[in-house]
Amino acid sequence: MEGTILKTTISQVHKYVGEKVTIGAWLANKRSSGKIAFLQLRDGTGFMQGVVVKADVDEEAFTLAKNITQESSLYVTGTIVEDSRSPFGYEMQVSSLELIHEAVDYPITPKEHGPEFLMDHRHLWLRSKKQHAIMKVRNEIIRATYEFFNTHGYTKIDPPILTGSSAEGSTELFHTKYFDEDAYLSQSGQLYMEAAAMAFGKVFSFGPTFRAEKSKTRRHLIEFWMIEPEMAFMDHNDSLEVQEQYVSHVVQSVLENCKLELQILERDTSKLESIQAPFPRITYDDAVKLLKEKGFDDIEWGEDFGAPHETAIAESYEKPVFITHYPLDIKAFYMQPDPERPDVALCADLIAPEGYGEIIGGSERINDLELMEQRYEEHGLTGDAYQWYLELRKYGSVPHSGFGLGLERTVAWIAGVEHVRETIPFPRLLNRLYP
RNA sequence: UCCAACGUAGCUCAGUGGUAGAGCUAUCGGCUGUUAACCGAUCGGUCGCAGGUUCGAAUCCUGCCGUUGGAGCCA
Repeated sequence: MEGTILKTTISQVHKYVGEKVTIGAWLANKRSSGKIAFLQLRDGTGFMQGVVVKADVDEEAFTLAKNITQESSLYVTGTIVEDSRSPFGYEMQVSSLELIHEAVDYPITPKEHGPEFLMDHRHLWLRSKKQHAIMKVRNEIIRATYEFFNTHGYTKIDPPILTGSSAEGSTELFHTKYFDEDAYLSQSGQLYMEAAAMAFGKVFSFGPTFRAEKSKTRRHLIEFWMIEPEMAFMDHNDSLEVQEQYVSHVVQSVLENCKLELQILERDTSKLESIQAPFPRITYDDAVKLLKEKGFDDIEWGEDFGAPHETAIAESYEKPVFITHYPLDIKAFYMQPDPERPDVALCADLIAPEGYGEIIGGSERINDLELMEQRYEEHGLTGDAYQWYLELRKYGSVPHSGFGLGLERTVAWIAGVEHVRETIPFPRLLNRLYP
């Protein structure tokens, strides 16, 4: 076939079997012998092997193929062939090579590395096959999130990131200056989303969240991304149904659209296939009993669960499990007390299976102005910074509920990754602000 | 902030009182189907820092710094 050679990407090569194409790529790795060289190519859309046979190319090209260094960039031209020996299914019989830029001493070699070294080279680590797969799963979760809420009548609303003061009072906030005033980075958009729900009915947000806690565990980031839906005219049980349908949709979308990525990540997909609504529910009361049966003697009614408790509860189920009706005293001021049990809140945490911990926290919100004012004071929240929030209960207050899903924990669970630092492109951790 | 483990070559590690080691990377050579390719050779060191014990310290002791995991907090 004569004429201009088509420039394409690895993700598209299945359309060009038997044809000669050019791909711009980086050299991920290379194996060579005297008369044949195997180039492991990546172009951002995927990974593919290029085969350079000495007898089929000119001497200069073969010398280049033998000497090219890891992560050098190049244009490779050749014929696409199907090959069952490749996990990808296709490879390129290379006819010519053009070096764009030679990489010298690429630090991340095809060998094991420690977490500190890899995190120091995060800007390069993102190129590796596993990290690439994780980011593709993250992207699919975000895509499926927009798809779910857009097809269920929700409007995306963006709450502010710079705020005047804390929403919940408990967690440590990042302080900054706002000209002459004090300001804080948002640790939750919830209060603003409640205002938005009163304007649009059903809303969701997706944005970054900041917690200045000195946490250093595999489940914590200083900066992370949350999805926060808020729904007018929905009670606690309505909200749980939204949550289990949403999470099921996300998991099934990843299974459908990220097959190769899950294979690269060696994820046991049988454990994901069963993630379909409805999810099991257990009350806080019963969870305490369950823990005592399991031999935990360090928990009493009224205390919050720690990570080991949550893991132990989750181990009793195949699917994510809702823990509902926590004691009012250990929950945020805006949560609606259960009318039948005023000492517990109409709230739930969703605990992911396989020890990944809490991925959702949600509740029905107080809609009565007097009760809200009372709870506001009981939590020692004074001043008029949130008068606007109380005003939502003054003008056509309605029952409403909402929840927040932590994106990185969800990615970690679905992708089967041990640590949340690998589920965000550039993690902000205790003692790590670079790269 | 607290608890625990660890800091030795560019990377991953072995060496627990007597001459500083291996694999990988890189470089050179060999090999026509490799899959973290393989085979041979070469290059590569302030044993985290400071002090102490000892004839002698990577190794034992003290302090500091750093890393990792966990607790608390939460998504």
